[in-house]
Amino acid sequence: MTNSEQTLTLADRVCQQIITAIVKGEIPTGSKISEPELARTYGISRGPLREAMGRLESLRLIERKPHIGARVVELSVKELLEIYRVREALEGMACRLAASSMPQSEIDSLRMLLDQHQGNIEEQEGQAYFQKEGDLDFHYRIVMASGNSKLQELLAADLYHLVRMYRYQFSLSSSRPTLALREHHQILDAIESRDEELAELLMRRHISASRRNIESKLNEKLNERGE
Amino acid sequence: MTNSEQTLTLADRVCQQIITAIVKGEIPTGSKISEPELARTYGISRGPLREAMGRLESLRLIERKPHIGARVVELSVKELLEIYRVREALEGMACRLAASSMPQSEIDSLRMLLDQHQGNIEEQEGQAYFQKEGDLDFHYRIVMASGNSKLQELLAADLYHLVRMYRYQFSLSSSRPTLALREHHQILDAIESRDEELAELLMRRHISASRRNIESKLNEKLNERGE
DNA sequence: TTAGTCATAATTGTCGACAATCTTAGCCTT
DNA sequence: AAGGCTAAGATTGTCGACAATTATGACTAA
Repeated sequence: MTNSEQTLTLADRVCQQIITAIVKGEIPTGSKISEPELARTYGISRGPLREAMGRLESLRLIERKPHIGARVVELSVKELLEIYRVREALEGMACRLAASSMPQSEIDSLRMLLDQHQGNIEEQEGQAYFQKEGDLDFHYRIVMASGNSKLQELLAADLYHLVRMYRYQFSLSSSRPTLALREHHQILDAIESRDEELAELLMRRHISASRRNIESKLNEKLNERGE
Repeated sequence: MTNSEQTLTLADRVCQQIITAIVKGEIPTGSKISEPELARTYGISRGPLREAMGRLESLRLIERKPHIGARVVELSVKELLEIYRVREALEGMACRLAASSMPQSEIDSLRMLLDQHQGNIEEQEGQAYFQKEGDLDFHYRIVMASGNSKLQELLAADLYHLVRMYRYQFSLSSSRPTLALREHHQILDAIESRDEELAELLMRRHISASRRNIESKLNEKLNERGE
């Protein structure tokens, strides 16, 4: 059995590359995607490229219409707020489950991560770092600790890329990193004390606060944009 | 502009056919899928078939490994319970949003659907009918009434087929149709009175009760199965 | 007999070409 | 001049064949 699990296919690699390009905006939102052109760009044929595009479609990064073509999705405040509603529901549940089953060793490890975030914030320049990757790291770890593979798929595999895309292109960085970090500690406290009810409540409040923060910050400066 | 929106592609049609075959168990769980064979079966070439299989993978109906092949997913009580946790979270949120924005006309229409279900239950043979499609109908309408397109995608497009698959193959029919219908009415009452908090709470209790019901009914008779 | 190796066969991944559909530009009609 | 029709061009959907990888089974050696 020489299944080294390392045999990546062409479509796999190119799919990751295109995801990165779309998330970072190198392929602009709303732009049409030409299959022959993209295939040339990445040096592959249209076969694996179309397979990669199929995955991008299921990730909601592009939209395809039969016989017409594919376009990169347009971002809108409306959709971003919808995503936060979904996160509130799913990550709230993930947090509840984590409170019931997260091993103490994982809790300790996550506490160390938060302390590290604290250091980054005090170094001031960490403000950008915090929300760009650190915040997602915390939420990611909670989702993984839920032990529910469906939650993990929906959040970490499906929604994750869209969330990153909004962070990049809307330049979302928490205007309240210190407060957010304190909330992270409170959430972890609730998990450590195995209080499922409180853990879910605090996570939902935390995400809901982010949503309202985004809403008030972006609505006026972007409401003339798409929808 | 002659875009009649009717131009279905081969992959689209075949994908739907395969979904039905898998959901109903005509292609048994765990069985290996041969691309040339399936292509012959549906009279198409491997190109569109592979595109269809890509979508089946994103729906979690099959699992593919590079250079090895695709298998229909195995069903397990564990995964079914995980799905119900996700439904509790997402449909709870959908119900909250529906309470805030569902138009009265839709509420009235949904009330009529419940009355119709009542009739089906009283005809006794409706017991199977109720849980097979009727119950899903109610939940589907709530999700649609949430007005949140992400919730609609995740629940109605992604999870829907898996839920149907479990219903078919585990012969899931509510052992408590009358009670479930009463709960549906209570949920709709909460929506009609615009009580978001209560609407979410009742929906979560409703789904949680179903989950525990399934857990106690299936755990003993299937726990020697896959995990 | 059993474990290991090698060659063969089958399956999946990839490619290039053809067919069907959509887009466009130009022409004609009114 | 404006609108619609027509034909050319481009793009997407589909197909069959080839290449790469994996699974199968026979053969050898201990």
